[in-house]
Amino acid sequence: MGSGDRPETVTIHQVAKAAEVSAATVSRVMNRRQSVDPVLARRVQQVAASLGYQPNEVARGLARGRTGLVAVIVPDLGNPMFQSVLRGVSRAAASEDYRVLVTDSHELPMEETLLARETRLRVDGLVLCSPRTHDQELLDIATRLEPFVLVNRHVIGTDAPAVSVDYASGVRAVMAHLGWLGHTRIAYLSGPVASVSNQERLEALRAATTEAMTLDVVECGSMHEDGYQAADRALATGATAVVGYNDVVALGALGKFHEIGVSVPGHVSVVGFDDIAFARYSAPRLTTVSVPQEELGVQAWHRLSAMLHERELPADVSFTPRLEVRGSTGPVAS
Amino acid sequence: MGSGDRPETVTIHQVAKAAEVSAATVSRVMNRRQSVDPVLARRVQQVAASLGYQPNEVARGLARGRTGLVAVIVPDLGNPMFQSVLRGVSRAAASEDYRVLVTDSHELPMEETLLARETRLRVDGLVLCSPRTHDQELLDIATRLEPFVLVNRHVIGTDAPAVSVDYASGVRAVMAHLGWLGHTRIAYLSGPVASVSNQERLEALRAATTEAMTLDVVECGSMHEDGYQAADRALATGATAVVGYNDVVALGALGKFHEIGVSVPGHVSVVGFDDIAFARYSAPRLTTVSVPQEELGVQAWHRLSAMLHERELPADVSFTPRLEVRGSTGPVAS
DNA sequence: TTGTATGCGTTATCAC
DNA sequence: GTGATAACGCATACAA
Repeated sequence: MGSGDRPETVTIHQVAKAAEVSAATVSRVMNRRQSVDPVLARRVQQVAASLGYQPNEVARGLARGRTGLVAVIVPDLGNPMFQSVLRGVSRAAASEDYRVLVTDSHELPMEETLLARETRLRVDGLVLCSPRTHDQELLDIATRLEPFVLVNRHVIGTDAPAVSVDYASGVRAVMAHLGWLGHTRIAYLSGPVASVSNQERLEALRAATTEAMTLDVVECGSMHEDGYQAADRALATGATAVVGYNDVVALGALGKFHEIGVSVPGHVSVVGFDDIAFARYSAPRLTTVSVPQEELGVQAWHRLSAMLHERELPADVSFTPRLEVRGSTGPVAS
Repeated sequence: MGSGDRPETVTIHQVAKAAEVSAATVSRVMNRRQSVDPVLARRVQQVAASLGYQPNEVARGLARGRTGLVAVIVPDLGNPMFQSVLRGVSRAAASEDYRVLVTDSHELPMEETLLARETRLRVDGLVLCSPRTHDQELLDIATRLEPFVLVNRHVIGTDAPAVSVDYASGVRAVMAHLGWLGHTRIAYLSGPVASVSNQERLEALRAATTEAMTLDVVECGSMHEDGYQAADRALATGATAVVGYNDVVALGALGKFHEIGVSVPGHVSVVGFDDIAFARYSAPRLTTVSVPQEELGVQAWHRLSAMLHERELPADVSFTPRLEVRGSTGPVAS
């Protein structure tokens, strides 16, 4: 029971006929319009329920000109950082009855643009999370993507709202911390070339490198494996402290160090970015620049929502991250 | 440039008028029907391009009766295991021009059903990943959810295809491994009560517990924090080996053990399930039951695709996991 | 090969 | 308050 034979698809008209009212009335009832006689409304609801009627969302979308869907586009869904942002958007959007479509661009800048455009046709708005697309290209397609909001990226020329993190500030905190611990030789595990955040961190790193210090940049990437592979090379630079592009690569490096018997932080200190959940449970626990990941998503939604409903747009926001000092950093070996 | 003024939304009719053909022809061209004069087709394409026309996917969905969208519903998007399944589905679906909507039920069985139904209205089919919903309830709404495929779950009474993992086999491998190492006191960090996989593992665990062994079940959950919290209690049972419901809780426990100075595997061995990427990079590296996560997603898609196109349905498949022995397990302390 | 007409399921604008 | 009716943008029989 419960299952059984059924009309393949029950439409608003079937309900209308069964309830002996017009389709318009059924529509009003389903949308909780107040302009319907309460008694009639109840009857319609019962009929609808008994028939198992559920409005076709696609048709609604067409008729109303909005789908109730937004999309979040991320470079790598496997990164807990982006998942948190996604969760933030999802939660916030859900509270306003919006659903979230997620699209993974797999760190491919070319595809990102295509995906964004294609996705935009199915949803009411976009959240572009750390987009890898060039400024110019983003500018070129901006109008076709609107409304959208940028996370971790600022593109001059568009009036798209942006929520971001002041990574430079985080970098300064890291360098101050490492300096205090006596480190003078730093290696940076560089992220994806197309990542603007990577550029940002790198530049801040360079700016914060004093004359008494050296900074070596090691090509890396954004995944575990990248950090694992780069760990050796980082060590070869003679660095006593390794700063990872993000927590994932930092943890990858941590894994390699453990494997080859390099003590952390005894022999080398390790720092990450983002403060993903896993960073708290590694051995040693990872010192990292903590960013309010979910809040980024929430704020992104607020702005997207404002655009969707033509409300006043909150100003761009930039979060100042906090250095979370844990076990993976220590004084330089004497 | 690139941006600038333009008709808010350009429809097929505008293209038709500009190209001096009928809307039907434009439609045919956009859908690459062969029955169009090549010369005409090119003209239409150029006009469409110059106007920046892009078909409204919502309208297409309504007209064709299919959206080109499928949804994956997971209990916890934060779990790398489900992300991998999701990725598998996404990749496979993309190759057939389907897009994937992802929905997180946040481990809430009640909401899962609602979400599934609501989501189903927007997509052509569903992948239910480790659904927490009761068998009966799932049966009740099965017809409203079809077509759908189950991952990590088998519901008798539905003819929904299922792709799953033989966790019992994995459990036996774990117990054999631990037995060989001399462990006789095992603690199991139990997962969400609604998780069928958890039941499966627990039962297999009990079945594999010989008279010479004891098995203590410690209430836990599915997140890092759960494992972290449960670690103490697991230790208090006197166990020399801790089996986590999944890798995430196992890593959480690992973190706690490290924090309180309990050596792994010296004092206690730890085992997980799934073999998420992080398991390879922890210290010590986590011994775990490795399941082909992405392949689960791929196989799920194959079945969903078959249903969508009314092709012959591949038989249900059950993967036999492989025990990945790494550093977190060792001989019992003598 | 191309155009015309109709339908997809709902919402919204009108009259009543 | 309620009911026809016209969009919404596109795809597709059917006709030409």
